[in-house]
Amino acid sequence: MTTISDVARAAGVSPATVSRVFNGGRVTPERAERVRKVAAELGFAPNRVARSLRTQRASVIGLIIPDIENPFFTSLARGVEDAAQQTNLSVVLCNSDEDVAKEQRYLAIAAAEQMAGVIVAAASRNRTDLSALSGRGMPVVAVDRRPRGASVDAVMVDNQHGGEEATAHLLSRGYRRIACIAGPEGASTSEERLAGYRAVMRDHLRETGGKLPGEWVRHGDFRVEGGRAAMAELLALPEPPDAVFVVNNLMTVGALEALREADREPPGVGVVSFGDVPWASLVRPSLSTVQLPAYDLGWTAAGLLQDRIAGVVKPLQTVVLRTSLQIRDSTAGPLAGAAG
Amino acid sequence: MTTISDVARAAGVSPATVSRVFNGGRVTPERAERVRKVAAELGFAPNRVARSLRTQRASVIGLIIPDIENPFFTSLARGVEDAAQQTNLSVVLCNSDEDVAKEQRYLAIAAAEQMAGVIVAAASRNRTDLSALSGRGMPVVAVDRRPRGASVDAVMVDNQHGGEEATAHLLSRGYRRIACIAGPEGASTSEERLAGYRAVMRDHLRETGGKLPGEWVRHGDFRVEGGRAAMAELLALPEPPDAVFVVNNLMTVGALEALREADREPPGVGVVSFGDVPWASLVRPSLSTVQLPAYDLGWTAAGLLQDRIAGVVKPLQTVVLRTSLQIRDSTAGPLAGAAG
DNA sequence: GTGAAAGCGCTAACAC
DNA sequence: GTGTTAGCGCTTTCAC
Repeated sequence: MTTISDVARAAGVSPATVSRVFNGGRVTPERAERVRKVAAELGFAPNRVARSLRTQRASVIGLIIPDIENPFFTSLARGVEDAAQQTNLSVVLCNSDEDVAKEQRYLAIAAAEQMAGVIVAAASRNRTDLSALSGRGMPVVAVDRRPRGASVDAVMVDNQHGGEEATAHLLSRGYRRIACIAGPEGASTSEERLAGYRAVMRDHLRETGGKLPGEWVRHGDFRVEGGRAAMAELLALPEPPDAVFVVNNLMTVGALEALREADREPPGVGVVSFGDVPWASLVRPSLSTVQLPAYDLGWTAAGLLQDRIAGVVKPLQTVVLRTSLQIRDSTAGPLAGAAG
Repeated sequence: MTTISDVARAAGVSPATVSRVFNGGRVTPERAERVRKVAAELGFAPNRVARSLRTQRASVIGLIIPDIENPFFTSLARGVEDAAQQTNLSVVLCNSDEDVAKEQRYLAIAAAEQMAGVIVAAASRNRTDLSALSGRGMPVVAVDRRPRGASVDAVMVDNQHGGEEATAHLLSRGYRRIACIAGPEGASTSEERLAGYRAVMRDHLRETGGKLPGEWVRHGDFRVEGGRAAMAELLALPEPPDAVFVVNNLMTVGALEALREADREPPGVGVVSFGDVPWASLVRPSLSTVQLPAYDLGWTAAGLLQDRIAGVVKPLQTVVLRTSLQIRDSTAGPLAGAAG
């Protein structure tokens, strides 16, 4: 490995000068030129580890997401990456697997590696602990999910609004027995979406004098299997629902599979997914969804983080991005599809 | 930040002892205990940057993939991650975006960060240059795609075999005008799959005295759009094909969309995809695919890399994993689906 | 504008 | 077993 002093010796200057050449210090043009030439010949690349140790900061940011196989998070990751690229930060992607312990390990690594900052989509609203990082003064931005009580910047989506919109849409299309497949208890995104559903359903049921049956709300694990199981349970009820609002994309896939197996396909049973299913274009009937701005979420979070890294002083802020309802065939109405 | 000497002072021992406690050196149990207790109280975490600088090696491996939004690569990444976890290596995921320049930047970062090793699914067979890394003695494993001339370990799939199997299957089901949507020229995976297709088609056509028409082979960009465009071109031919073998999953999605738009759905036009489409279960008709062992590919590559990192001396090796043909409805035969 | 020198936090010889 | 010491490659005062 060629070091800075190898280059210095070969160019007949001091290490300090070489360092200045590579970091924008004042050096006479011809010397700078000579140094650059020699460095190129020797194949010199500054050792970032040494630099980080010396400067006490790195040019790497960590991105911790709960599920790398979920297209929502990969799209978010792209947003982060593209934004980071602009300021020559590189992104280290860590997959916490919805596991708080694993997440904690990655947070510890981020601290130990002296990363410039961290963007985290928390595995749990209650149990994710960001204090170790923010306590050390490391910039942290929460994205998609904000752990309770964490004093960090955040970029969120308007989950409750999305949940309300989805539910109201199902009602407007004539569905009445509308169930909800929610995520794990404690996941803030799921809770908020569920709250939106509950709010609209209660309003509706109050008018008709009814009450929201507890069994209409099921909790899954955000994965395909959880969605399938929840849907199967719903279909097994004495009076199964005629529509379902599923709070994430993967569980929607599972729910659709369960519906297909039971031969009760949309729009006979209405389905709205919170978050787009990948390659939704291939799904038949096409799926009504609450669109999430995944890429923008990542992009915005990275911007916020970069400001903090650059030392911009401003109060903690939470940016909320809007969802939008995409109406397709899976909510055409209870009578549009089925014979009965 | 608490350093090793802070802990040493507080525990009344030398920094070396603290280091030994955290790295498995010989220390009397009671002292070790005291050090650990003090360290916990002070919230001490060893600074990995300093350690890396000192030991000249990191506990981080780089994984460079061409498309983070492709489920094949995320699944591969999971394999790498799970394997790495076993030896306490953390994985840094970098997305080269099928862009050789971007990839080169990440390779440079891997070198500058002194990563323990790198696993790379190369963006290009010809232009990806691994010599900078392997030249510095950094362990490198190529996965899925091996750059020409690189002296590195590799884990590959038997692409040619898969291409042959897919094509032979289409023939056996009665399809005759079988086209192929290949990837970018220069992508080794695509070339090998295409070679498999060509070999089987030539054998078949020789028997019937025919020749493989050049326009039956189209090149796409491995993305959805490329697949759609290629399929549209094929359908516009005077005598369009009655089946198509698509060399990657995303282009298959595009091809299916084009077929649907033209109202010529499988199995009337037979479709085999190389690589599973995510949530294939939702696609109707269900899709025949050449199954890729994505996760195993990652897992195996990580194993190979760890051996090299650990300094195991052995000749360069290439591990080839087998594909398997999954027959579903999209290749039921030219007469099974359509009226004509 | 340039060089000498100190030191970031850690580990690995080496002496005891 | 334990402490002392040197130094990984770099940046950054501080003199000049």
